[in-house]
Amino acid sequence: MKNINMPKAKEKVVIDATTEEKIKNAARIVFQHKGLAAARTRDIAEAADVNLALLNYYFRSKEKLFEIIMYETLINFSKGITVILNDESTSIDEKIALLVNDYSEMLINEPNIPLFILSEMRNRPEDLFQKIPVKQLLSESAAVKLFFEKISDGGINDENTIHFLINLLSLTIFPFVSRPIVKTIGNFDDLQFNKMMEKRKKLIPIWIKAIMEV
Amino acid sequence: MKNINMPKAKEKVVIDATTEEKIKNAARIVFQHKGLAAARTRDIAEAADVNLALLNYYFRSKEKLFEIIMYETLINFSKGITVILNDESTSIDEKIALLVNDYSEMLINEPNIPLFILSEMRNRPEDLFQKIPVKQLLSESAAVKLFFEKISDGGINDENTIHFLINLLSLTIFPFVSRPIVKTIGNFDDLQFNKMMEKRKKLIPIWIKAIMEV
DNA sequence: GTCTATAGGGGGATAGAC
DNA sequence: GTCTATCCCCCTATAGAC
Repeated sequence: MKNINMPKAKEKVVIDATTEEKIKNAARIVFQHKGLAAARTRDIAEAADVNLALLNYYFRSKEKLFEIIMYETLINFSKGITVILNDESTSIDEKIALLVNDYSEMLINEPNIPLFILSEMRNRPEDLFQKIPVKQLLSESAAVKLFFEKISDGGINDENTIHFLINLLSLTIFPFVSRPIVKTIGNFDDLQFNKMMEKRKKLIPIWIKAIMEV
Repeated sequence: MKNINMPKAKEKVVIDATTEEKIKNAARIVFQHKGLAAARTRDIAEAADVNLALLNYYFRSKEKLFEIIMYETLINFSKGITVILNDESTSIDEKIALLVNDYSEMLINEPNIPLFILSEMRNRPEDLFQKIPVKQLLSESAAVKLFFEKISDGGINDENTIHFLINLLSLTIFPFVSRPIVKTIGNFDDLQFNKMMEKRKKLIPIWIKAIMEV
């Protein structure tokens, strides 16, 4: 038994991705880039360097695979919020700065995510919100409630709070949604674009404060 | 000849849309709602109440029809800018207020347009910018140049000008792009959402001013 | 688990009658 | 110009060998 101490299949899995993971990673990229309708299972199989039939072996159908990717994307996108807002040791201003900072960081690395979520949501918002209840996630946490009450007396139901939220998300996310336009008008390459977004990390909290003091 | 004074075909055309126009109107709605990939020619034919074969008779292919719709959408979306900026009788602040006002108005009526443009642009920005040179359109006009130079010394190439532009577009357009989320979180129906957007018409110019004075 | 081969169906496009 | 019927390709999904 010469091979008894050789790495076994299970151990190799830890280093190289499993087939299932390779498919999911490829699917994430292709779906986020092209959207559900334009993405072909052949694209995903090719990107994953895996036989086409294996997609159905592991995930049964293109739609099922898509739902898993979308679910994970939404969870991943929203989990950062509660962590920051639940931290009792930071002030409101610090929380805002942290939110802008973390989301900018994420978006610089994965700029396609917002447009992916928003464009798939336009057709079936109910579906998506059933799978991940953003609203409950936001309003059920005591710390989150407290945060919004400090923004404005009426909490999350107050109109000012909604404007605050919209403005924060707009200034942080929209540049990435409109990235091709910004890059064209400003004549930026990726590096220059990202540098601008780095600068906005610090500017947006200041702007938000200025807006709130109007 | 009893019918000699009856409306002729040509005259009827003025009242009811021609077949070609019916197809284009239907295509505009379907494409803007679903995007190119998810839209089926059968959907468009049905929405236009027209035989499927007529799409190819008038427009040769789905792609050609799409390009016409996209082209018109982009032209329509950008033509408002130059008109406002070229008006020499208005101040900078007035121009900003007019821009926000006009775009909000348009978006309240047709909220799907930005997401339509942006989601189709993510795959082929070069294509689209070839067909309608947004950048030239913006920088060739003397009045437009003057506008951006008044925003900041360096004109449209100055970093502050870019931030100004991004912020203006973000605050005005992003709420419509994220409409399903805003409606869900705020528990708004269409009417309530539109009322919020009406209020933002007046608020955004004030906010923009506050931002620029930071 | 992974492959090849192919079934099955949907959707864009066209031929040809009217 | 408008219709019906149909073609044909592409893409998802599966059967079945290994």
